[in-house]
Amino acid sequence: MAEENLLDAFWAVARALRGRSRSMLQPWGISPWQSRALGELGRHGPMRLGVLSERLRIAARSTTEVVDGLEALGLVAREPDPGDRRATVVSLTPEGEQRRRDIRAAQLAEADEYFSVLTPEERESLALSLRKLRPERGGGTGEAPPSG
Amino acid sequence: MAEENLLDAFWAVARALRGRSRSMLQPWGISPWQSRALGELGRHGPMRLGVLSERLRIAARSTTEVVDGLEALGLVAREPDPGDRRATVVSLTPEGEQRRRDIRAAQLAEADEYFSVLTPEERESLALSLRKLRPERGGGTGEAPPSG
DNA sequence: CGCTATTGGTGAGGTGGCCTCACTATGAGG
DNA sequence: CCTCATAGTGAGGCCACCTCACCAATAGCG
Repeated sequence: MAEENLLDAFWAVARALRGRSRSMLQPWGISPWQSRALGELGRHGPMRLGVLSERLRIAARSTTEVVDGLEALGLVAREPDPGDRRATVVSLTPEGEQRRRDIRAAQLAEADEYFSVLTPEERESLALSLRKLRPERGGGTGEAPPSG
Repeated sequence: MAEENLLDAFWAVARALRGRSRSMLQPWGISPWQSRALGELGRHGPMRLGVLSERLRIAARSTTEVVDGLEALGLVAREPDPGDRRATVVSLTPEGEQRRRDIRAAQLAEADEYFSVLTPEERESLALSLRKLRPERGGGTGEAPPSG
């Protein structure tokens, strides 16, 4: 039954974390996917829409919508790829960069508060175990955002 | 930055776990919400639709649909509440009970395999930390299970 | 007992986020 | 030139959730 509790406990915590993340994003009017796109662009710099699709692991068409939203908010900009005129490169605007930092900071603060019930040693060991569980397929940090 | 890794690692693991859970449910043609409803009914016995809504933390109307699906599969049955003729009580059929057990077993097997990269001590400590993080049932931010 | 407000469930219809398909523009190869 | 592949997007669909309106039943009041 230890495994059962492990599984259930995991879901409970994931759910709580997701709820926090979502309500944290709310005031900015940014969807989880948009937030994730900001993160990818911040981490890896400007990239083609297609590349962003792969990193987000969503259909190309959906990436168009995510980027549309961010562009409407003035957080990213589309530019033609100089090397291939079919392609479009998305990059963070200065506002987007700032927003990304703000969101990241808020996320970390949230997480910090949430995980603060654990001792530093517990957090350490938790992080270690989680990393061990994550031999995910190569290529990316594939974190799943809240679906909503 | 340890916190950052903790947060990201958590989501990565949650994502992997969700994917497994989903594909495990697939062959049965059961959605995550339906699975969750089966679990609630199994744990707490027959209950009104409204109560099930609260437990699942979804709108009453959505519960109707979840139960519709399960009823169509023959896994639950609706009966009038003897004490209040407005209300409807949902209960597991014998098939539903069996299905619930099968699903549960499959889930545990999946989780067992997934967590098997950890040593027993690591699992122990992970479960402990998770339980410490687990929010109290009932109050606050209702959140969704793995969606889809 | 009528009268009204409330409650449980559901029909109707809306929305958001994801998808696939078809299309245009561009690029690569003969 | 022609042909096939590729990048992005318009069009449209689906699914799971929602809110609102509604009916039947209940609860409370005089």
